[in-house]
This record gives sequence, structure tokens and C-alpha cells, in this order.
Amino acid sequence: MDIAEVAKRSGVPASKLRFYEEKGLISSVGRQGLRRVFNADILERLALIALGRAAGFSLDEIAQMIGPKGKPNIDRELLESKADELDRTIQKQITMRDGLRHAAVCSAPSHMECPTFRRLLGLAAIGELGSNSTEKLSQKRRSNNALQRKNR
Amino acid sequence: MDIAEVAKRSGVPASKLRFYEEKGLISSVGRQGLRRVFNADILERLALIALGRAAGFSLDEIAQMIGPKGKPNIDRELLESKADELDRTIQKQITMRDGLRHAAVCSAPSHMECPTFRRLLGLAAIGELGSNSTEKLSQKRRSNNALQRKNR
DNA sequence: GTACAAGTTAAAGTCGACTTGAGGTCAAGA
DNA sequence: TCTTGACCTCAAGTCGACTTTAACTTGTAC
Repeated sequence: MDIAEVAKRSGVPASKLRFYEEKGLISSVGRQGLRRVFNADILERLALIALGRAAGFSLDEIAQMIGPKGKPNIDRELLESKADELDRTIQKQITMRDGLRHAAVCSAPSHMECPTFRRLLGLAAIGELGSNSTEKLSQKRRSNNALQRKNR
Repeated sequence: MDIAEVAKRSGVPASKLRFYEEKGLISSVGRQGLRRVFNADILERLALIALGRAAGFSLDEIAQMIGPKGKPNIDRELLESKADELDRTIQKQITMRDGLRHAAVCSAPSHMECPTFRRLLGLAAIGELGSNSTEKLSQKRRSNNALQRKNR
């Protein structure tokens, strides 16, 4: 298959395929002249990548998990910790969803007078909703970078 | 209160406060020399902003909702549609979480041989997990921008 | 009265995941 | 033979939400 065929079959734009190849997430079996030639199993691999993204993994994490080629070595511990993270996110979102739902039908003259809304506001104020561990990580990475820049 | 005080009380860094002011999300009551002076109600406003962010609103959306000053005019329809969106996200995440959880304990020799995992893979392949309406919107905005650039 | 910590601005940088653009190569069809 | 049009590479741009940096200005404590 050439890149256009893969794009069509998978719904993934060619630019993204090239990008993924550059990142080492996928690879072509060879070239016909300049043109990449892909094996059919690329489709499953792309699905795997999409799944990883949907689960909240970064491309780098996915690259680690599925390796440069062959069958993925997915660590069960990693899966569980991602599931846990997802679960925490879900709980927060449920809180938010219910809060929003209530606020939408609440009879209080202004949202500010609704106790439910105010409780939510309180949670938001102490950072109890928002920012999960992934975000904190990239936050940390950022400051580490800053630190390293400083120490040079 | 000066900016440091607000930062301390709210946990929001001064740089973010200046940024929010620039964006019109908050405003200081005046200046002492160069220095911004904030009224105490800034704290509630910041909580409101944090809440909006946690609910998945962009800063621009929040700006629209809470207006340049005074009490927010939050549209109930908007709240409901955000709640619905959140709900769809939650459903997908529950699917993912359960899938991950299962994969983590699945006895199949490789994840690829596990029907549950493969079902998930199938969903990912057709884009059924991933990308919610918000992402699609910014996607659309991006292409609109590209279009406009082209048409200039 | 002077040093200095803490404020100020405007511009540039960061992060991840891509997309876009410019300029080049090449096989196939008219 | 010549022209497309699909592919190629590499660099630069995009998006949102901030942070960082550089170059000032000030209120305040000594």
C-alpha cells in the first residue's frame, strides 16, 4: 500500500503518517522510488496508537509501549495506573457534570446564591477539580527544563 | 490587596493574574503608583474562572460568560450543553477505563488475542473513542483560519 | 538618600501533536 | 517529450494557556 491508500483506509492523513514514522511509531516496509510502501498490518498499529491516545498516553509513552516494531510489550502495571488515573478524572468530571446540570435548572435567582454551585466553586478554588497527575507531570518537566536552563 | 497577596490567597501565580487581566477576565480596582490593587472579590472571580476551566471551557468562553465585570450571565443552555459534552466524554472514558482494567488482568497470552482488547482496538480504529466536540471545533477553527489565510 | 525587594511592561519562549509551505523528484499518461 | 499530479524532505507555523526574560520603575526600610 502506498501512503494515500493507508490514509484512506485508516482515516489518518498522510502528514500524520509521516510524522508518526519520524517519531518511530510506525514504519514502512520499504520504498518504491521515493515513495513509502506500507504493509497491511500498519492499520492495526495505527488503531493501537489511536487507542493509546484515547487512553491518554502521550506519543512518547506509546512509542515506549509498542516499541519500534513487532508486538507491543504493554506493561500491566502501566495499564492499571492509567486506568486509575482515568478513574480519578472521571470522578471529577462526574462532579462537574452534576454540578453543571444542577446549575442549569437551579431556581436560585443567581448561580451565586445556589449552595450547590457555591460548593463547586469552593472545590475549584482549592484546585480540587482540574489538573490531573499528567498535567502536573508536564508542569514539573517544564520547571525542570527551566532549572536546567538556569544552571547552564 | 496587592498582586502578591492575591497570588498567595488564591494560589494563582502573579504572572497568571496579569495574563488574565490582559485577557479581560479579571480587573484591578486601580493602581498605587504602578502597582495593581485588587478588591477582595477577585478571589471569587478566580474561583469562577477555575471552575470554568475545570468544566472544560476555554478562557475565551469564560470571558464571554462572566463578562468584563459584575455578576456573571451564565446561560443555562450553555451549561446543559457542556454537561452533555462532559457526559459523552465520561462514557468514553469509562469504556477506556474498563478496557484497560480488563487488559491489565486478562489471561490471554498477548493483548492482541484478547477479544475485549480487540473490541477496544476496533472502536479506536473508527475514531469512536478520542476527539470530542470541543476538539473538533478547534480543528474546524484551524482550517477556517487556514482558509482565510488562503483567501487573503 | 539610597539600596533593594517587589512590582511593571512587552516580547519571546514552552509544550505536544500535528499541519502547512516551499521547493524538489519521479512515474505514467496525452 | 512533456506535463501533470502524487509523493518526497525539511523547516516553520499553529493552537491555547501560560511562563520566562529583559529592561525598567517604585514604595519602603534603613
